[in-house]
Amino acid sequence: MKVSREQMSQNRSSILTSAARLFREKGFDAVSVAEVMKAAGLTHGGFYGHFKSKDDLIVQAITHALAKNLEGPFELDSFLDKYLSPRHRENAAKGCATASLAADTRHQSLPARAAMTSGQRAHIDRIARQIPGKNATQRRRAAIGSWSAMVGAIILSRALDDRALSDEILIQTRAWIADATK
Amino acid sequence: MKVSREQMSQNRSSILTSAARLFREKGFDAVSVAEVMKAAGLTHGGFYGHFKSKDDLIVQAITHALAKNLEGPFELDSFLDKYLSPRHRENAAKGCATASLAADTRHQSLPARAAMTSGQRAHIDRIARQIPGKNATQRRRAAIGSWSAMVGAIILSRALDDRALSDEILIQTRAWIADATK
DNA sequence: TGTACATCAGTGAACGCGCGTTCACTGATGTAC
DNA sequence: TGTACATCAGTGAACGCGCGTTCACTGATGTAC
Repeated sequence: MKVSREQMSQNRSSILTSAARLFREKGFDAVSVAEVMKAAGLTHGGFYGHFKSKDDLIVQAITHALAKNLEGPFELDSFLDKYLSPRHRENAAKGCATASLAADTRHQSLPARAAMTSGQRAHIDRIARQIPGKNATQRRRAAIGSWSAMVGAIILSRALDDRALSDEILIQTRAWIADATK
Repeated sequence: MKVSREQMSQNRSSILTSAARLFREKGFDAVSVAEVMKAAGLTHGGFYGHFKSKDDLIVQAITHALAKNLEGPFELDSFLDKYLSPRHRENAAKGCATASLAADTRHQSLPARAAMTSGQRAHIDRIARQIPGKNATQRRRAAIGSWSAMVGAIILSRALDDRALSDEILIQTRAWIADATK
């Protein structure tokens, strides 16, 4: 049955939010269109009224999730604490989309990679503006280096089944970045 | 038709090598059992004479690929140059299994994650033995921090479709690690 | 404001397809004599 | 060393299943009067 324009807009938003959450949690391939629609409280057939294809949904979900990552104030020390924490490691579904989706994006369509690219560019620029450093060149280097380390550490810590080693990776990377940006 | 014991052993090895290559190139889910067997010069039905399941193959392939990464001499500067190079970025199939498979391993079985864990432990220990640093504690911190940065940088560089930004991530991370381990 | 009806968002059965896995069969291997 | 035959690695058709996607249908929306 038809729904109001406002309801339709809410439904689209709900599909996108569900997709962004499920993709981060399980990866693009492991989440079906039907699963996303069910999570949004709809049935699978209506999906194609909102998105051209699953691929299209992936592109929109990447853009949506990366944009959310940019919201709010940014301060390096508190960002590092939150980012390299067991809590973030265990909550991929609500966490940083780069850490949960960047590796997967390599195997996706060109538009998906383009969405990831512009998100990364914005994120690196943002860190570079806030990180300590003598000049813009040094700040950019520190921003990219520490960002790579943060993303790598979370990915490694999530791949392991040994809590102690996983914790150690987060703690040591945290300390190493703090030393290097001092 | 039956083949000699030696031929069978070669076939198993060929399946494993093909799988390790294809998984690194495309990810676990995007590679079918039939595709691996074809790459090994066999037909798909024979697969289950060598491996219990695709999951079992994944575990063996992770172990195989990570063990290969540990071969040969290790020296930080030359390792960094090779690791954070466009050549490595573009050759995931023959490159570091951690960079291409760690993120994917998060969604795999417990045995697969266990195989990744022991590989990471060995790799971190190896870097810690060779990296400059005043004492064992500092060397371990530098090993984990720089390893996270290397893995993160390659993953990010591979996810992007913009050559310039991708190159910049490799170059800046390379320089940042060199500065931090000095 | 009230009514008649065209529009169209959402439903759920159905499609073709590729997947992991199974199995009856084939024929070269390798052992028993 | 030579022969007969039991073994078993590899083949390829077939299976059940879940996927992305399509489509005829439903019934509430929202517009024309």
